Amino acid sequence: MNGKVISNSCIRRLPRYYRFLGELKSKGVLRISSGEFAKKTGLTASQIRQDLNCFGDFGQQGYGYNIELLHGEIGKILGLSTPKKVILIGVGNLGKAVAQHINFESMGYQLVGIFDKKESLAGQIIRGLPVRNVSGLDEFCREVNPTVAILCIPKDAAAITVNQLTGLSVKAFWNFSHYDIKVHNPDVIVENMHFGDSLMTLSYRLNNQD
Amino acid sequence: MNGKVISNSCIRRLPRYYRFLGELKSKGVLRISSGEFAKKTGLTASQIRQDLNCFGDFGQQGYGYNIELLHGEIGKILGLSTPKKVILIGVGNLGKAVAQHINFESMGYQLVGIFDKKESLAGQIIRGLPVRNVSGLDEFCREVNPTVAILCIPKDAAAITVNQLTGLSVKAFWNFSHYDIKVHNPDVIVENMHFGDSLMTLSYRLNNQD
DNA sequence: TAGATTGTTAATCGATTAACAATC
DNA sequence: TAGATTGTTAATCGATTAACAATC
Repeated sequence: MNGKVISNSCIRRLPRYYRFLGELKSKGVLRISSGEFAKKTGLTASQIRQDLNCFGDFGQQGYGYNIELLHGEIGKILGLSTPKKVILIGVGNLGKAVAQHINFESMGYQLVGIFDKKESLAGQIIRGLPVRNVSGLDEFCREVNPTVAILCIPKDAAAITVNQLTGLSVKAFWNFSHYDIKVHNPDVIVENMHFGDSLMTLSYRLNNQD
Repeated sequence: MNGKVISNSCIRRLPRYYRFLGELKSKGVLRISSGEFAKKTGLTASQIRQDLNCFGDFGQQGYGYNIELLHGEIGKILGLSTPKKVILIGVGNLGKAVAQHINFESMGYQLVGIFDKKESLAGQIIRGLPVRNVSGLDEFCREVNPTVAILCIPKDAAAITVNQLTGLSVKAFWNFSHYDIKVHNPDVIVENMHFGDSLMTLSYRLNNQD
C-alpha cells in the first residue's frame, strides 16, 4: 500500500493488468514500459502509472516494469493466492456451467459445496462434488465455513438465501440472480453478473450507434 | 432525446431502472417519485432525475413518474422491442447454458443460429436449434444477417472469429471469451462478460475489507 | 554522462450532488 | 391556493490526463 485511496475504477482495472501481464510473462517478455502497456491494454500510460502507484513503486525509471515481478505483485494485491472456500447454490443450466467452466483454483478459490433445493438432484456429481439439498446449508456452513457463495438461483429464492448465508460464514456473493443484494444488504461484498443488464446495454448501443 | 450527451454510467443504470420499474408495474404500483425510486434502487434522487432528463420529460411536477409509462419509455430507449438476430458460437458448458438460460425474447433478441467447430456436436438440438459447424458461418451470415454474436469460445479462437464476423453482418459482440475485442477492434460494439475479472475483483474486496 | 521512463504534482475533464425556481 | 416534486442550473467531488522533476 501507498496510503492512497483506491478508486473503484482502479480496482476494476487490476484484473485486466493481471491478465495481460500473465500473457506477456508466458510469452517470455521480461520488461514493459507504461507506454507500451497502455497500447496493449487500450488504456493510457498516465492511468497505468497512477494505478500502480496506489500500491507501491513497482517500476524503475529509465527501464519500465519487470513483468514477472509486477504480475506477482498484482496477484498479491488481488489476493489470488489466499485460499477462499466457495459454495454454489442452484444447479440449473447456468449453475452447472459455472461449476464446470470456471478455473477457480487459478484465483485461489476452492469449490467446496454445491446445493440445490430440488431433491431429485441430490447426489448427482458435478466437478467431483455431490449436489446437496439446501436443507443442509446451515450445518454445512457451520462445519466448513465457506466465505463466498455463488448464487445461481431465481430472484424469488435469493432474498431468503442471502439472509441465511450472511448469518453464517458467507461474506461475499458472486451473484447471477436478478436480486439486488446490495440494496437490501449494503454491508456485504457483492459482485453481480447481471446477464440481462448486460444484454440491455448492448441493445442500447446497437440502437444508438453513430 | 433531449440533446444531451449520455454518459456511460447513465447507460449502465438504465437496465436497472427498467428492471425495478417492471417489478413495480407487475405489483400494480402506478406512480413513484424520484425519492422513493432512489431508495428502492440504492441510487440518489438527483441522479435519477438527471439520468431520465437526458432522454425526455417523463415526470410531472408534484406527482412523480408514471411507472407504466416510464417503463415503456426506457424500454424504447434501450431498444428492447427492436428485433435483433443473434448467433451463438461455442457450445461448451457455458455456451449451452447461455443458450438455454437467457430470456432473449424479452429483450427483442432472437437466437437464430448456434455454431461450434467440433464436428461431433453438429446436429445436436439446443433450444430448438441445430448446432452447425463453424465452416458454414460465412454462408449463414450472408443469408440470415445476424447483427449480434455471442462468443463462448476460448481466447485463441476468438481473434479469427471476431475478424470473420465483423467482415460479415455482425455489429456487436456479447463476449464471454477472455479475448479483448475492443483493444484489437475499437469500432465494434462489445459487452464483456469476463467471469475471471469479476472473480478477481471479488477476491480483492475480500482481501481488503474494513 | 545521455536517454529513457518512472513517480508525482497540477490541470482538466466529467459525473454526482445540492439547491431551487418552475409547475403540476 | 398549498404541497409536492420535477427539471435544471450551480457547486462539489472524483477520476483522468498532462507535465515534469527525480532517477535509474
